[in-house]
Amino acid sequence: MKVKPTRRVSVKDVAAQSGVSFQTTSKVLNGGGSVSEVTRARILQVASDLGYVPNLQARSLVMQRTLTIGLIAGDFSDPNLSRFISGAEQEARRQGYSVLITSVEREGSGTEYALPAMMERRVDGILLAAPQMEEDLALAHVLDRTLPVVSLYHVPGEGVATVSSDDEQIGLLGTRHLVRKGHRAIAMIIGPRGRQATQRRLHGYRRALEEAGLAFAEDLVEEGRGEIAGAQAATIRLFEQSPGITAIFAQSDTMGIGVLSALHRLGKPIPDSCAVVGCDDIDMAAYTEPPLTTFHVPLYETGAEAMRLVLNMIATGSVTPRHVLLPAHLIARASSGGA
Amino acid sequence: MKVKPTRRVSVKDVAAQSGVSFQTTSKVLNGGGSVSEVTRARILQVASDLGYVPNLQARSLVMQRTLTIGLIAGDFSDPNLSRFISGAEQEARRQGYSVLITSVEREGSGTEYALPAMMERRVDGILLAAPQMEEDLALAHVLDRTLPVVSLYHVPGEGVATVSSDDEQIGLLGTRHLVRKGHRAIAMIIGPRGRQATQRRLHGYRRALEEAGLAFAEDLVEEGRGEIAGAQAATIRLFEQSPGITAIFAQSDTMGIGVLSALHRLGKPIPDSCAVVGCDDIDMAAYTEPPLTTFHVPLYETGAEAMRLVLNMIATGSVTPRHVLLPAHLIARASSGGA
DNA sequence: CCGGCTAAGGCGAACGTTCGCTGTCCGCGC
DNA sequence: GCGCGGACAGCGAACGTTCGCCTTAGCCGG
Repeated sequence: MKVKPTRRVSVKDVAAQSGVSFQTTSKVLNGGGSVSEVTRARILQVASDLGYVPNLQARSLVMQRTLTIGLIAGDFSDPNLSRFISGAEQEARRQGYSVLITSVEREGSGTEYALPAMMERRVDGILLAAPQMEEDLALAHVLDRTLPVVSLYHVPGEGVATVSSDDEQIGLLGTRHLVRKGHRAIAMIIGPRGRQATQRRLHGYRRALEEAGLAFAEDLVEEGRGEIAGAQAATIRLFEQSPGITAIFAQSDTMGIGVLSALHRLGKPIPDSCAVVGCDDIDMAAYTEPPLTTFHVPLYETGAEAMRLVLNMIATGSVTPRHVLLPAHLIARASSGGA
Repeated sequence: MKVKPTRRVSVKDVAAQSGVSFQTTSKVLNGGGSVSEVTRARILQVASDLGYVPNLQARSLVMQRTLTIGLIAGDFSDPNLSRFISGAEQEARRQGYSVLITSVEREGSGTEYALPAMMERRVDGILLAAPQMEEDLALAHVLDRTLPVVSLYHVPGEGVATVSSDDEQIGLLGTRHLVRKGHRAIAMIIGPRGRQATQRRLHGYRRALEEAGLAFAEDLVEEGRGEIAGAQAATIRLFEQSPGITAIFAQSDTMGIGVLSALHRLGKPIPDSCAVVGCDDIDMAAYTEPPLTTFHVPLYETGAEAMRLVLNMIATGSVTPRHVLLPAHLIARASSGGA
């Protein structure tokens, strides 16, 4: 319950106190121009005494850049996303940028709300981490704006740069790992079918099967909806359809945990009766019962790289979209019989 | 690789096209003033044709508010934090505000970097979600600034509003639950000792012990450092010191999972040989082996409430710090013998 | 026919910066 | 002793808004 703000101190206040024009003060505060050592010192002193804090809003107005990157996410409560954010924010900070976040709730609300919000605030670039916008065609107009955009996910029209992990390789290597362990009936639990990542991993899985001379069967693919419960149900369905399954490759650790839980319920020993492979390398994967074989997906690095990319586009003014693929590597644990 | 931005369209451009002064255009775009229906329509038409997007930077300058809330977090990769962020962001968006994020890496870097960054950008208020700032005294100067601040954690000096869950109650109810199950040697695995939340939960634990006529013993309290591995090690230590333990209350689900994993390793059946209670209600808790008894902590609601509080402080100009406690409730599962 | 009211819109100033140009003074070389 | 260049500082304009006040015209009543 205290008195109202005694209005913020501006460069003019500092100038008045130091007996110079406010423009000279500005020069000093930015290091530019030629100002005598003594007045420079005096001004700096006064600025610090008065607790001067520059107003980035005003500066942005004249400089025509906000030193801010917008981050549009699907759902902030996704723990995988949070590793991405962490990397992106840190890289931004390192380069003197701030991050403005917004999430898109419903399908399509991105172009209705998130995008305008970012444009009004004149962000210098955008990071897109909203899978539900993969098919959002209206999004294509962002690309017209000549605003640097980097996405984690596929975006319609070849105008947006992307950074992601090598999903096909994940599908390939994970399946190969299971083949090498002697499995011949390998199922896959997938995320939402519409997603590119899902399809690419599925493609890697099929390639590995072919390599090994194994037939691909639709029966061996079930949707786990990216959730524990979904994967649990999917596992049950799998065994109903094909009791002979001896290995399950889940497209995420979250779903992998659902698989483990279903197998416990079915009384199938892991990995002897059924091996399990997950993906993402969440912290918990090393501590499940048994520890879950998974892929380390460099989510933190993906965030940092995406931010680096967008900042680089801003710095160079280039709008040529690049597509970066970050490698993932297998971490073999007990759930698939170890290394 | 396309041509450079054809400079953004401003209210003046719209005005020129419509043959009115830019101030009139401004009136129309804000709904204010008295403008004839026909010119209003014409202006709106031109604005939409030209793809006019208002510049919030400029508006902020004159309005003296940015419609932005700063969120200072400890570590974005913390999954619990992400639920908080999700709630906060959504509430902000609902009220027309945006969220600007930054994290504090090292102890103390908050006042060095995060705070100035927020002040330069003239956020209207701040949400503090950085436990490592609990003892940051320099932080107290924020409170002088008459900037509305709401924190998730304790902040030195009684100037900052807080929103948190009722930690003492959690400690109390969780321990009571175990007492009621017949346990008399109940250990607790705690987070960092310096934290208020840790101490409050510990206090609740002690109260419940007293109630039950059980002695409190330092031996029964071990630090788990908030990590799975840390809790695992802490569990081992506990049994070395006091082999008679029959129940462990971990201050977080993450640590609870470490406890489960250690008990498996020690060959102790859960809950028959040792019961386990966690806290937070992370998704995975329902799917551990056995399912983990835990407290549902309303993290999403906490974020929303904190945001509501700070926005309310902004709206009313009040700086009286309130302290909101959100209730948590027990979810009894197999790890403690169920309900 | 005139005074005054209202509706419609213009105008200037302000918000807090940056930037480039103009002035002033001083010292120095020829 | 004169002019020239460099160091220092001031000044005006611009960035894109909002806001309050002023001007103009048209209308109505007396």
